[in-house]
Amino acid sequence: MKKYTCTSKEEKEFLAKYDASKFERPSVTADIVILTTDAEDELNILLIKRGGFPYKGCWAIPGGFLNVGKESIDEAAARELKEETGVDGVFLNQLYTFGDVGRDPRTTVITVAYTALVPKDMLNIKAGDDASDAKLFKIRYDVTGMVLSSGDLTITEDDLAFDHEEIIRMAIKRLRNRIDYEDDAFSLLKDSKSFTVSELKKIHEAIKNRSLDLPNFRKMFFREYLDTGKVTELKDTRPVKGKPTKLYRYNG
Amino acid sequence: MKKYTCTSKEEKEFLAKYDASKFERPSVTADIVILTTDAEDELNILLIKRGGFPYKGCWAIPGGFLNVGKESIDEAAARELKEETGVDGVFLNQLYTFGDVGRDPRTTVITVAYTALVPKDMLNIKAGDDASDAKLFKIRYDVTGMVLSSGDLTITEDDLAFDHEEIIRMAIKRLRNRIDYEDDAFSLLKDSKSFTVSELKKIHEAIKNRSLDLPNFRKMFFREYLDTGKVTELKDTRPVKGKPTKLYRYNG
DNA sequence: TTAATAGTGTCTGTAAGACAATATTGC
DNA sequence: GCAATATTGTCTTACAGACACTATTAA
Repeated sequence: MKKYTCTSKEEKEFLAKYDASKFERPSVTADIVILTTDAEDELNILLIKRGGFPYKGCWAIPGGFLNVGKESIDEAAARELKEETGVDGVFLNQLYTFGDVGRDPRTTVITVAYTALVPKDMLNIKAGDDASDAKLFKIRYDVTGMVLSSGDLTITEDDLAFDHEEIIRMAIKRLRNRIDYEDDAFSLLKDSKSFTVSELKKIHEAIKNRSLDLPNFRKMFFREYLDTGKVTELKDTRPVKGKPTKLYRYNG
Repeated sequence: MKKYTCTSKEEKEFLAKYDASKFERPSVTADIVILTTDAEDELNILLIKRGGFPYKGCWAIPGGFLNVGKESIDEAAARELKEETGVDGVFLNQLYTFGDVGRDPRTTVITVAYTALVPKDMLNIKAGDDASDAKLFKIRYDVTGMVLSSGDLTITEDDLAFDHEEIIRMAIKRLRNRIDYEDDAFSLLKDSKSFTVSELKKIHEAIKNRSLDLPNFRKMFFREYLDTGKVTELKDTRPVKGKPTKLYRYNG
């Protein structure tokens, strides 16, 4: 963004006298849909259990109020991500802004939602100030829609706070669309230094919630990533159960 | 969104005592990139000339502050669109939210940007309270990038207020991506009741800023719109310079 | 040898794009 | 007939998906 420069004394006086409180203002939060994949290569989401009103005891995506004047809305999202998970410097994509009247019973709250993709090993989950618990939930689907479960605990959309179910749905939908033409999937690799085609395929499968054909996935991988230089073939191989597999590195 | 119901006396007391002013709050605006096509079938954008500080005399996309508690952010965008153009009930798509520190020299302003596609005949352009002028600008490109012109007046990105050049760029980029898989183009038809394939093609050409092959466009049109039932073939034809052309109706 | 995983090759259908050819109108 | 526009058809290339097949390792 270009730097704004005051051009006149008249304008300097205007800005000095500007009363920022003359318009009523809403609260603004940055909330984050934090997604990862688990040991079974299924998509998981980080939710916190609300310790205070409103929606006390409900599960919510992490987030918090913008420190007005001290940080941008993007920085607020990054700060919240770090506070909740210790994670810094990962993929954080702005999703959508939610501003319906009455979506928060306290006062008008505008929420700018973000999506973060974080490998599970990087997550150091802490329950923040206003949370009594924080857990990863496996995201599955049945006839009624999305089913979130963490071990024995299974929650429905009624257990989600505010309009967070809508936010989660939108995040997953957007991610599914992006995965075919953006490089989002690489953010979920366990080892950022090297990966196999099968490992990348499992991430795509988790996000799309369906199994993919390995030969066809390889063709796409070569065309979109190797031939374009986005990915480099390494000389090493990784010993697995069967034939050892070639390793690649994402030049992100 | 589901309705929130207070479940306990304790919570009712909490909400009654909640002090909404304990966190500092930013201003929030809804700004709109209003696009149309002109008589030469080229893409145009509505800009207003700022009558007051900051960026006095610069051109900006229309917008305004959220009426906190009285309207959602979507409704604020629709209200601003109506105030500036008299237009109601058209395509309004949320684009992105801008919240960098210092993007407005007065105070922290979070701007939720929208894109509106409006046929030129529907536009009844008025310069609002804080605007000294309002004009449609033709959007063209040269080696330096985007060039905006209205008759003899040509402006550069330095004549645009705030970070509005970035917002405009993003709106056009998003629209170009959407045009191939969403029904946005139909919003720009001069006559919503009937149109010809050539007319629709001209809208696609204006948005993509390149000419398209009519036979190939027809194939896409039949496959994506007619065969899917999104568009109905009418019995009438429209007399034009050469062979009369079939009319279609969008069942939007 | 068998199980398991990696990796190659082939076939089909769909779609994009270039472009030739035909059709129907007004003048 | 000619200009202008609409409309149909053909050819090539690219890509997605299904699936048969081969390769290499550990046990």
